[in-house]
Amino acid sequence: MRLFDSSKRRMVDFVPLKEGEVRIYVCGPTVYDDAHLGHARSAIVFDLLRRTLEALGYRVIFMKNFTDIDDKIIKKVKESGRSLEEITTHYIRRYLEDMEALGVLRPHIEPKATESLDAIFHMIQRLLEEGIAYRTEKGDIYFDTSKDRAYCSLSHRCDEESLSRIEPDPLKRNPADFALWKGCKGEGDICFDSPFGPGRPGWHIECSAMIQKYLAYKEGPYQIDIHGGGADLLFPHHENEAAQTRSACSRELASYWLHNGFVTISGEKMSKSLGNSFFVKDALKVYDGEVLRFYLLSTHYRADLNFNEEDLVASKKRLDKLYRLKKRIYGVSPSSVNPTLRDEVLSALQDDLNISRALAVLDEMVKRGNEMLDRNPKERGVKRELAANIEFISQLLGVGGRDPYSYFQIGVDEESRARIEALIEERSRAKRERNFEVADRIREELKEMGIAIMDTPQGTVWEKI
RNA sequence: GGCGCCAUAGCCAAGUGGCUAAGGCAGGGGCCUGCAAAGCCCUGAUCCCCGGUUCGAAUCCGGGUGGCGCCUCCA
Repeated sequence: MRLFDSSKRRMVDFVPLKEGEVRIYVCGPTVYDDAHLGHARSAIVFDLLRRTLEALGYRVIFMKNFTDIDDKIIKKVKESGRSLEEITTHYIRRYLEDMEALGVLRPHIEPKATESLDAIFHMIQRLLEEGIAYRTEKGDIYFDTSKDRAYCSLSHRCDEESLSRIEPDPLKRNPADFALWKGCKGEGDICFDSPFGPGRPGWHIECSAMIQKYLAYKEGPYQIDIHGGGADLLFPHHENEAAQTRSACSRELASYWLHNGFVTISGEKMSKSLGNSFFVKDALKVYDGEVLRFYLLSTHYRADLNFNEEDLVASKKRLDKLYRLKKRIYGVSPSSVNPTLRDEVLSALQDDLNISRALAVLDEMVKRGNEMLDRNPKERGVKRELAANIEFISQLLGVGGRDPYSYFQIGVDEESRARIEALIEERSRAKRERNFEVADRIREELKEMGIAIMDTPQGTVWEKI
């Protein structure tokens, strides 16, 4: 497997720290609001990475955190009058629902920052002992970036010109220094007891501490294999994570750093501060989760994806074709996946998750499958292999695993269904009587209801348009 | 200002030194069909511009132009 490593800024061969096993950490959401499409994309691309590694035979341990203590959450607590726990529990549940709708496999480990305070204390303590962290008069504890020789080796973005943009803070020794612990601001602040007095952790420390606690190998130059997250986290978040672990544990956090591109709207990054966020829950009202997943998956993970409905529809049509093929082989039991298909898809994904190449192989399989079935519709061996191919694909990409008939009838209620089927029956009768005028009128009527029908040797089937 | 990324057909998008530049959507033509739909076949590219390196460049180098990101919370 080849991956683009952000730290080295080039493509590298992936070699796991322990043979046959891969440990991955991905930065999860701060749970103060619903997930938007950017969160969805990040989750989906790293889910693809996980599935690919699993398909290659690795035992994967996948971890994703919930940041459940943070300025924005506290702000929400104050505004809403609800408790911190109420809010974070709510948004964690919402996140998990969204992820499930998008076919994202549940991580093996899902720690929360507030449940990892012991590990956080421990790491801060170490940094204080080593003289790398310092306290300020306000009760905050900062990380002294000048004490870490390798600081900036990940993001390569800490030249003076850049750092001069950071708002100066007289309490900090260096501009890039960041808070490990924020002392309690008094009345109204949400604070935890700690060996350093009441307060709460800084944003970056939780990841380093939780990785060490839950996921890290105990020995070796690196703690875990892969650390992933959105490209906006590279600096300062990941740089700081790396610095903390390096300084507290005397080794590197991850041997590979991966970053996904943004979801943009009209070419601009989707973000809550820009107010152009598109929430997953809202998208799911209009588009099926699987279609959304397929769309977000179909652009290479490092490139930006400019969200628009036209491309999403094109993506849906591409997925439709897979499901139509699946209809044609309905009910047959799968034999074994075509080895060439398997190799080609996996070798594409092994090339830094080249999804475009993988999907081109998939399209080719669909086309050739249809062609073979056109020529010989009864060929059982072909059908069984196609069934196996589709099963393989659906495992790997997380799309195409559904019942093909229900896929085309998503969102149609029982009442409409009965009406549609009655109309189709009426039309079939008309057709038998060669009353094509009536038959065509019924087709039109169905079309107006948003239903397309198609006559097949097995009878008339319908799809929601 | 610093550090980066990107620019391939109407749209999305692979390809990063060498046969006719993948694939999908849309469009056009055909086969099939009572008519359709679906499916299949055929059909589309001065690879942003200008220089350079090379026998040969979308692909490498230099310079432009345009777009975007990080440096502040961010997936």
